[in-house]
Amino acid sequence: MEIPKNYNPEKTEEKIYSRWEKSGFFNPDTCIKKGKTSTKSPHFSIILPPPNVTGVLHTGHAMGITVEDILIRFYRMRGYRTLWLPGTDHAAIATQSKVESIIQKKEKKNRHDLGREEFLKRVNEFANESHDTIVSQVKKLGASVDWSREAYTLDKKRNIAVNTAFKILYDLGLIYRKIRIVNWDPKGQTTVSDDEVDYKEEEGMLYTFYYDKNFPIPIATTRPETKLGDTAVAVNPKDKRYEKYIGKVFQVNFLGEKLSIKIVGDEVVDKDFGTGALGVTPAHSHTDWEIAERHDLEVKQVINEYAKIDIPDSKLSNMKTKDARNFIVEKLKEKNLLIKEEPIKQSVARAERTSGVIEPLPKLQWFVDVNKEFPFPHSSLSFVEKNEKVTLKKLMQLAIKGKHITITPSRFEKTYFHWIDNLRDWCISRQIWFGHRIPAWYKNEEIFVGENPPEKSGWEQDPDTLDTWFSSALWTFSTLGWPEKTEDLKNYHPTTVLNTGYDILFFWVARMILMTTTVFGDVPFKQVYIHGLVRDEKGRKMSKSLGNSLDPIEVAKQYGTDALRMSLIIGAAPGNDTRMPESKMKAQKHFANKVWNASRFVLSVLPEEKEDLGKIINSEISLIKKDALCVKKFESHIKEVTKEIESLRLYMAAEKVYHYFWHTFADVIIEERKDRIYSGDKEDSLSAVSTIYRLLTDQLKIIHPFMPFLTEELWSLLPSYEENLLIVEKWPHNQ
RNA sequence: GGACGGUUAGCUCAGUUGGCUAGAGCACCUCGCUUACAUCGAGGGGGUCGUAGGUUCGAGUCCUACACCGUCCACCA
Repeated sequence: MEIPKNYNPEKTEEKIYSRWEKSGFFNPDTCIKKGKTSTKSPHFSIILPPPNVTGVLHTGHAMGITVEDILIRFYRMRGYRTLWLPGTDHAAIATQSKVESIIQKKEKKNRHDLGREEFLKRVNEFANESHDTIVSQVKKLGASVDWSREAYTLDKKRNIAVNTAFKILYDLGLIYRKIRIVNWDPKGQTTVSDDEVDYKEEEGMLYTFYYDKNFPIPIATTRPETKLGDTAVAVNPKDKRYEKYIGKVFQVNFLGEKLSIKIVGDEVVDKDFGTGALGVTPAHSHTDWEIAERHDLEVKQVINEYAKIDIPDSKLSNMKTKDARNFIVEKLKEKNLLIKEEPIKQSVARAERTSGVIEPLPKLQWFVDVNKEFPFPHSSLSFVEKNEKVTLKKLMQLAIKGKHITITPSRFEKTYFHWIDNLRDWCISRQIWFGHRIPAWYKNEEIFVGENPPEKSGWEQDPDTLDTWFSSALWTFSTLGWPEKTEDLKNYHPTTVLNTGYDILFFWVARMILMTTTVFGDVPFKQVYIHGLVRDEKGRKMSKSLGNSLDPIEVAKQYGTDALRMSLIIGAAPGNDTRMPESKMKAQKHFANKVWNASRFVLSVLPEEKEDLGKIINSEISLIKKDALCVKKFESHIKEVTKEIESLRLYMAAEKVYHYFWHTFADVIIEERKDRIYSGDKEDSLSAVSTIYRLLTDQLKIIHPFMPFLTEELWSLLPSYEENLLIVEKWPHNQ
């Protein structure tokens, strides 16, 4: 048999993947049917974090997929009932704004020009294309996901799940509709949640001024234009300078606009910042909104959804905020009301998807109440009893505190708790079209929540859609068929491991815990494995704008998928960022070739004589002492690797597997036996060959999760091969 | 302002509960195309483990402070 001198991933990978697909072993049902596992075996399940249908996969996805595939293949070989369920995420705002900008560029039209129906058609076309690309990329990476169970966050079944979950939360009183201050993105023309806002330090100007000559307290602000909406001035109650004014109301004339300003005392005001007096603009600042709630102040909106001044009968009306600011500053100067102008660093809030500057506005929206106490509706959760009073925040805390879910590495637990402590109600309604339409109907003053309106006519559905994370939060159980009571839910939920980058710990992990415990009555997963971000050679975050992003598919083509996978894993401790220099991928490509050639050598020294060959294949040769010892030492290597994977130290396992194969097996064990193999002493020779054959085959098994293509291909070259795929071989020395 | 992470060979990083004469890959130097592999083999140089203290028989590993780099959260109007 002629085996080429070098390993050729390009010729191998596609062939091997379709062999796996045909075998059906990605699907646990097939594994059960074919006796590779049984209904009594413990389950091991992972839900693939669904990639956004906004384009293509990046290295971060490749990292996640590699981690998950290693675990899945490992546990599958160990005889677990193993399910890895794939899917994609509609990613509401991200996808819609992407398609909007494409259409804008190509056709100079916006979504309103097209209309809701036509626009959604376009977005769906784009999403479909993107989906197909993603699927082929996931396959290229070698992911052994069960395609027969594939899901989409915006498909019919998931829509039912979303509507059901919404109703459950609404009935529990955890979802409410109210006018509250929200993060408004004037560019995307929608609200966004607190977590979708990015803050960036920018140079600003702090202006100190008086509203008018008769007002006793100077105030400081970076946004003079919002001061048109002031209804109070807040001072620290302990501030001797202003004590005497607290409770008084002043009628002021602020550059021609009439304001009624009440002086209130509030602890949040810092005596030492600015003048120690804060002009309260309830409608256009989160902090001020909260002050207003505490003191029952009037809310006066002066900026509209287009970030323009909106005051009836005012000369400022329809002015952009920036222009209004300049205008006001000029006027203050003219009237001698401006005391000071000083440059200051301030953090500017921008929407993460559109980078529009966030304008806080009061709006009628849907929210999830994270602090409201409610009787817990399930009896299935080990750490909360049925009807026990809890809050969503508390549920999220208890799950981690009680170790019902563990996070690896554990230091992220602190970050998680800190986030919960600062969590405010979650605004879930979006004014975009692409997404799950809110299952709420209105008629006059009435609200009805449900998938369909009550029979009587005249009900109008809410035009808004839900935050994309609402549907993602249901992902572990919606993918398994909920709200139907399916076998899959019984068999594979809670999922075993959730793998993700730390950048979406809050967006996703926390909300899954919130949603799954409350709506489904279970934890979504047992363990969270947090991987680091992949950076470029210089340690920079990979991004499109920097042009330094690495296309994992290109890398896979150049070095082979197996080499890419090894490069992603080695040196990447959980939660730590990792770099991907060329040299690393090259080294792993060489390793693949090393495995290839060592295997080639072992195969070349196998005896031609059938009986001897049979004995070697079945490990029936009695080994001489030296060889037996060698095998024994090797077994402890297997144990080590097994333990590392079980403990989620994949980087360690990968390194050990690499090092042992090359520097112990190839450099020492094989080399030491060459003379014996060619010596002519048959017994000695057979013992030597049998040893290296055994070590090779077992090593193909333990390397398989890391380098599945290479090892599966080599496996098929073994004399014992009779269509018995490596993917379902028994893990060696499995306890 | 709060929290977290990093600081170990030229580069990228390991070093799990303190015992290591401090490791790997790449790079570098010398030799070798030996019938698995030159995508290789044999050998070699190179580190006071960020700084300053402390605990200990013993510290890269634990404690305290500081410095620099990075990240997250909050936010001052």
